[in-house]
Amino acid sequence: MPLDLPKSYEAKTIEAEVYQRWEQSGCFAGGAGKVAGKPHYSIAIPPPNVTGVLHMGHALNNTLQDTLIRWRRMQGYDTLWQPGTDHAGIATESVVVKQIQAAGGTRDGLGRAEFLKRVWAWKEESGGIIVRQLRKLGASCDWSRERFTMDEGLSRAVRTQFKNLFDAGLIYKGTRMVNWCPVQKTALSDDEVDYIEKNGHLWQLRYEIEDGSGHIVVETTRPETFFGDTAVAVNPADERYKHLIGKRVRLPIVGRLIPIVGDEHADPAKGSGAVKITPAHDPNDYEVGKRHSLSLVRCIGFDGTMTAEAAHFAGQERFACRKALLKELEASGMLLGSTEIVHAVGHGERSGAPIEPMVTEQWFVKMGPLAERALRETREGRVAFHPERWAKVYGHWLENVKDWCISRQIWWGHRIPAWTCADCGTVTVAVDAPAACAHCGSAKLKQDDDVLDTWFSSALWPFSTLGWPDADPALARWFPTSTLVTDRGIIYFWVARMVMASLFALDRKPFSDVYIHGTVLDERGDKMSKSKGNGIDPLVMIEGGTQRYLGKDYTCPGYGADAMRYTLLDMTTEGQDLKLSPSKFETGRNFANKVWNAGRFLLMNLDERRLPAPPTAAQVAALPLGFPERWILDRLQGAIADCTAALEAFRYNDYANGAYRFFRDDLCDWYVEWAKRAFKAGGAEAASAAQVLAYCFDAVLRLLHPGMPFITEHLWQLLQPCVGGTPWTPGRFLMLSPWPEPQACLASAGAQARMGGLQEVVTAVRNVRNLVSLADGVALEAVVATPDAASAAALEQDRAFLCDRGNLSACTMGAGAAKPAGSVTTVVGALKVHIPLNGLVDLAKLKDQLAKRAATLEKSIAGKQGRLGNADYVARAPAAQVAETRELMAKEQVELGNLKDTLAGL
RNA sequence: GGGCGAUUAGCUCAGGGGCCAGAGCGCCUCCCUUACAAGGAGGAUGUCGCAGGUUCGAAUCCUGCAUCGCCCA
Repeated sequence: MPLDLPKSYEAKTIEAEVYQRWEQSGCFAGGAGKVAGKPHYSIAIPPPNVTGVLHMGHALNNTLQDTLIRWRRMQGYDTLWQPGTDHAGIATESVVVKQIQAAGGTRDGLGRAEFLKRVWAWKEESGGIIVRQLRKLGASCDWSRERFTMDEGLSRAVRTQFKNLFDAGLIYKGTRMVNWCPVQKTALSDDEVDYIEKNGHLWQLRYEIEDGSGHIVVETTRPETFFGDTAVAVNPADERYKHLIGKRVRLPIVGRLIPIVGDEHADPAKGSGAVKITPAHDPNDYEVGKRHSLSLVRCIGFDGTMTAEAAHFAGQERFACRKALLKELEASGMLLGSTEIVHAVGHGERSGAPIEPMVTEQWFVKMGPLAERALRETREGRVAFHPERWAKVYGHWLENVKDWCISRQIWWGHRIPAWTCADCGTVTVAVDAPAACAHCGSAKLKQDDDVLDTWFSSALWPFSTLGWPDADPALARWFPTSTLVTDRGIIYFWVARMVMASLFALDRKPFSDVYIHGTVLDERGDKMSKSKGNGIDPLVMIEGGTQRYLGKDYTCPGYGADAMRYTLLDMTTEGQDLKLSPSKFETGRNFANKVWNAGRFLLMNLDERRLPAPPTAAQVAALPLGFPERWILDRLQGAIADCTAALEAFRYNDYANGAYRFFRDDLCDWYVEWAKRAFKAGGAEAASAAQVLAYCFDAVLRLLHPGMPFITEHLWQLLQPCVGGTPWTPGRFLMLSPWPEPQACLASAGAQARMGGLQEVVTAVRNVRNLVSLADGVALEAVVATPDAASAAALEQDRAFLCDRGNLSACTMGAGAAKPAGSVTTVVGALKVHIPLNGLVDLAKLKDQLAKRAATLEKSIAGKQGRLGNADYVARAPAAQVAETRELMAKEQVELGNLKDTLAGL
């Protein structure tokens, strides 16, 4: 019942129904709407954490993906948008640990099996909220294929990749210095550590030389580690200390003797030039220690408290120990002083706790050979980044990457598929639990306690979700995926590792294009985050509600998903960050409402003039069309070309703007207004306008659909009865309808210039009407003086259009037509437009405008004259350029002449 | 310390050698005209961060500087 459409767009009542119809009709299924012979186009969703809730970053990321996949689906590609979630090892484990603690229990108290049961129970109950929230956005994922990184299939993929890497010598177990998080009590990879600038001190400690010949001063930011010192290093070239190499110093408090060694690591220019060496707690010292065969003394334990090595400080928390220790050293004269410094301190990115470098036994991936192949993928153009510059960031990381620590000392995750034999002590790596040791046949096997870094499984996502390692038909059909859409923050964590994993597992890249979008910022330019309270909740924008934003409560009535999506697309420019505020979403709300109301008008009129079938391009072209019809159809061809080119180039704002400009500026403001006249007149003209509008409306709904899926689908369904169909016919969806292509038969050469000229005259008339404070409804008369008879005759053709759009009761035109008495004159290029106003007039404003225009033109003409008077310009600039300048200048001179005449006559 | 990005209208941003530098929001004037006041019509608004350079020609390319932001060490 189109005639009953509400006056304002009410997204809430429409979106849920539309989504349900799509889902029930299988519109999201891989390959829906595909055209035989078209290639595949697939996207693997960046799997959100199963613990997560939708934030604006997700909204942006998924809007961009949905726009691409909907567009390609309409183009007939064999599409798949593969959804799913990530088990987020550390984050999920800590959520459940906290719950257990709140209930008075502990993780270890429960034991591994029971703990994992609890995590699964939590996941089933409250995990994956985000996947339901994505539907509210309109995400057209194939939900029947939803995957979770801990699914059996994906877990087998993880074990298979592990075993294959192990067999290839690319995974090894070793004792190394790693980043240890004392809060989460696990090792972290280098990428999970954030270095934060902190104010600190460089403390000067005095170590007595064993033979009583004096002392040496060492400087350190971490005095509490001295309990673990096993040497003092000086630069072998440092004249001050050369003679001390080989002697020993006595550590304060503990009294242990340690050697002075010569090592390049000691920088003579830095501080005293002597450094204490703590191989168990500093990565550089660890290297020094290896060079000099120093022993490892662990003075800080895995929980961040001091060990028995720390004498009477044992059991103290490391930073508490520092404080107490400094006092004691000062009292004993061992602390000479300190200088204030700013230094970068590593913190666990999730826990926020200062990292403790620790030497532990861990599993590593040998990155060198994998990284080299991944680098070739971008260098040789098989994987392209958009914007391109991110390829450099990716390359730089791969060139410098160190071996990847993949073992984590937590329970939630993929348990490392390695079993140690109690009898022969060797390790058996296998995809499935082995019954016997591969080396001695013993059945006394114990699986490694550690689990794998979550990113190890994420790295397999583009193919593990498609069934790898099995020969799944989905893998053959949709792999490699086409486009990966993500944030720059995980180029290392995820993008690079996917490329490495995919090349190793399948010998093929995981995707062809990587689109890196901007980061969502608040209106002050700060990154949105939960802790800062500056996040804008996408669901509040969509469905309405009240939220806290920048310290104030903000209420949104709910603009709908299309409005939010449109705003995000409009603001997405070449990877620039998006500075958002709640009011920004009004842009989309306003446009969605405009689309709605234009639809309402068109549906009312088309309903009265029903067509037996949707008009084809050829049918429309064959109609007896007037100039405005030819023009709007020509503009449509341009909009189709622009939108398509924009999407091909990942230029989302150009896509959004292209569709917007055609819809609002061309269709609504000019053609629909003109067509009202035809509808009033009825007859053949109305019938023709109805067909043109039905055609344009259908096409523009298609153009808008990838960005604004709900409203366009809903209106398109309502349009169907007007073109010989019924709404919601099974299998008939805008979503699965073809993306428009420019039609040569609807192009109209010169249409733009002709209409442009008319629009200028109409605007000039409206301007005069406005200047004299007449309402738009007051009809005027106009006499247009043209430079010659030919242009008068040309203009004559468009008299009806000028009169209608300019609200002119009469309009005459002639070469040099005389100015009627009592009229004012305005200038439109080569034309003078005389408008009789019989004294109503205060012309000061018009005079100002014309004078200003004249001044602008004079400046512009002077510039061109200067250029044309320059022999170098005429000789060296392209001939077409010079000719164009001459032409433009001539035009400007004609207009300026008109303006001068007119001003003189006022 | 190194790398990258940004700096254009009051605000948010397009424009990446050649028309008189654009859009949305905001602002001013008029209009509740039978699609839409979440709207329509009209209008005003710019040292294109600064300084050099290349070029017939620079907001646009190069160099340096400043400020802000992100990443790496």
